[in-house]
Amino acid sequence: MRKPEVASAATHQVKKMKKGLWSPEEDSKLMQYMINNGQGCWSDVAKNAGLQRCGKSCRLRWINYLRPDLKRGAFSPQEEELIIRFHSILGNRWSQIAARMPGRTDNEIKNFWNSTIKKRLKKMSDASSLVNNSSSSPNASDSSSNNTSSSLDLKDIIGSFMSFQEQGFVNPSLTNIPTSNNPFQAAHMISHPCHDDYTPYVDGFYGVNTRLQGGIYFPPLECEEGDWYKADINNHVVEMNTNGAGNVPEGMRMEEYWDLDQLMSTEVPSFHFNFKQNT
DNA sequence: AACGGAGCCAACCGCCACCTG
DNA sequence: TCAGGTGGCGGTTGGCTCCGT
Repeated sequence: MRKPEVASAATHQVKKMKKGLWSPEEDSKLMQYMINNGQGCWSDVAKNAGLQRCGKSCRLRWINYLRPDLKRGAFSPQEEELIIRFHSILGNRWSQIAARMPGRTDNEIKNFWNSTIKKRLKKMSDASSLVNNSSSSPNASDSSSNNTSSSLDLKDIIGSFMSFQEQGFVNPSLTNIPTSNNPFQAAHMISHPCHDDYTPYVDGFYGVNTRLQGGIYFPPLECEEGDWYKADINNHVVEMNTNGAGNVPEGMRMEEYWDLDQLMSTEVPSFHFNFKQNT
């Protein structure tokens, strides 16, 4: 937080805008103005509400703090999971993530990601190296590997999974996570609307089709059995096999093609990731 | 009780896109 | 077409709070 910076108008020819923390008086002025007049040009809002703030500052204060529809309070486990899921698809597009989480602001989600989840990813990253080291060690036994994995909680595993996805590879240690601890097995997946019978695994991870390697594969929304699209690490469509069904323009992003809102509203995610094999 | 480090989070900054004249 | 204004966004900062020593 920043110290309130009060500019002395009397000592300046040009009125200097105030910066820093908002006082309760300022909040109530802005709130009152917004309730009475609604949102207009933000520089006018600042002027007409009698605030020595720039329009941008007013906008931010309203959006992040004063807006009546804000939820406030800690993120629920369900929200955490949603954020992780959305982030895996949308990346750092916080406003888009926030738009899909009513009552939450982009700033809030960004802060939460940067403080809590990122930390968790790092923790998991370290932990999975341990798994990797122990399993690749000539002396490592199956049971030791299993023990390490089972000490990791589900969220950590998901976090690590997403982290590795972002980096464009799969840490081989993850493929050693016993099935019982693997969050991406069938129990956590539902099938694509067109594909109730999708092949559920590839080396312990959920995949569309075991024949397809070397990218992230996902099924078209309207498709026939065996159709797939391949996306690069930025989720851009780079390759497709649609058996003549409606093609997706090359370079289109996955989230532009899929109806994310519909996708995320399902009780269980219908992602079908398939990762390139480590060489 | 005092201190210091870590974490949290409100708010700023800089950039970009869009609109308007 | 261009320039200036505005809004929106993601990255970053830095002050406050909490917690351990």
